[in-house]
Amino acid sequence: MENQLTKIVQPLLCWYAENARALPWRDDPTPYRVWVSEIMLQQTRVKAVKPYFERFLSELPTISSLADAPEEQLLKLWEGLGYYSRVRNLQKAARVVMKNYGGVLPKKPEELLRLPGIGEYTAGAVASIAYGEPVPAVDGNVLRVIARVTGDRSNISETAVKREFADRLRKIYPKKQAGTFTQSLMELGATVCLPNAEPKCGECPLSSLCTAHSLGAQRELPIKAAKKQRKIEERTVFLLLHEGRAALQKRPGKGLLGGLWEFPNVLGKLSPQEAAEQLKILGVTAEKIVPIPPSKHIFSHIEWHMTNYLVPIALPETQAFVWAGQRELAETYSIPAAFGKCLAYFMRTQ
DNA sequence: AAGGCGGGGGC
DNA sequence: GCCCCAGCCTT
Repeated sequence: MENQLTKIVQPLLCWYAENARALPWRDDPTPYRVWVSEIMLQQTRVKAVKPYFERFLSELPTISSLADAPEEQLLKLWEGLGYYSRVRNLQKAARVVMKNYGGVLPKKPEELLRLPGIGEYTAGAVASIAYGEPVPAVDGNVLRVIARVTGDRSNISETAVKREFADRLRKIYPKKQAGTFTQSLMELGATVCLPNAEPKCGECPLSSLCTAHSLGAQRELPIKAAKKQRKIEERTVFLLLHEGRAALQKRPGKGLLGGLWEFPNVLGKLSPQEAAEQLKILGVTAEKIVPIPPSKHIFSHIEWHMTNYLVPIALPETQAFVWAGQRELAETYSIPAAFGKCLAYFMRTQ
């Protein structure tokens, strides 16, 4: 049987020529810029990435400068963007590119795939967009568009289904405008073939070929696995104050918020009395313990419910912390959004 | 195959 | 609240 997808190529390319958004990484699509943009865009909306992209490129304009950047600069450039292992892997990969590829990002997806932080999607995206290789890049947008166009009710959360979609696309990829085709599929998914809201089938260049549209089944597709529940974690956070500065500690390099800085905190919801005990254990002598408004932060898999205490101290007795003033907090240390309420409280009151 | 890993925007 | 985003890595 003939591939139903053959017919989408020309209409999509044509539509994209008229409707592509102007995006920073599209202006000058060098391999490095495309690469950085694709890493930033993993599970992250275009709107969120925009302010980070140009700043990152302007501070670290080359693969070489990225390879040599200090960790704190990297994390500060990524602060608030989330999934911080992305930027660590980006630098690891930059070092591999410097060492093994003479500073030139490879163009074949099989080689890109070996670099830290580059999976099937990103390998295809960089190869096609930056180098014109006729290989697919299947992200959430593409899965949705293809599932709807072909009326496919497979579970797109399954690896095998993603591979199957990629294989179908591989066969119809245009040799001439591969990068444009990659971007046109994603652009359609992002701006027309919408996930949550009602898709704009009236504006869609594929509506006449779309199985879901002909059945009125747009909202039922794609099919995905149900997501599991978040765990709630109680934490008690100490805003330790000394001479107008706040105590910070560095989180472990791996895992949640790896390598970022945080206000000292412990698991559990502690009363002021329990907090006093805990602070003694941490080697801190509190002058007083003042409750400040509690806060909540939602990660994809955990929910932090935070009990916050303001704790002035006369003398820093432990070396477990660094002491940061407003300026250092703003310019030097990368603080996760989870501590945003505490941070704002400090900035407001000091 | 499943779970860990951020944060925010839109309904 | 809930969804899901130009996903990848480890287990």
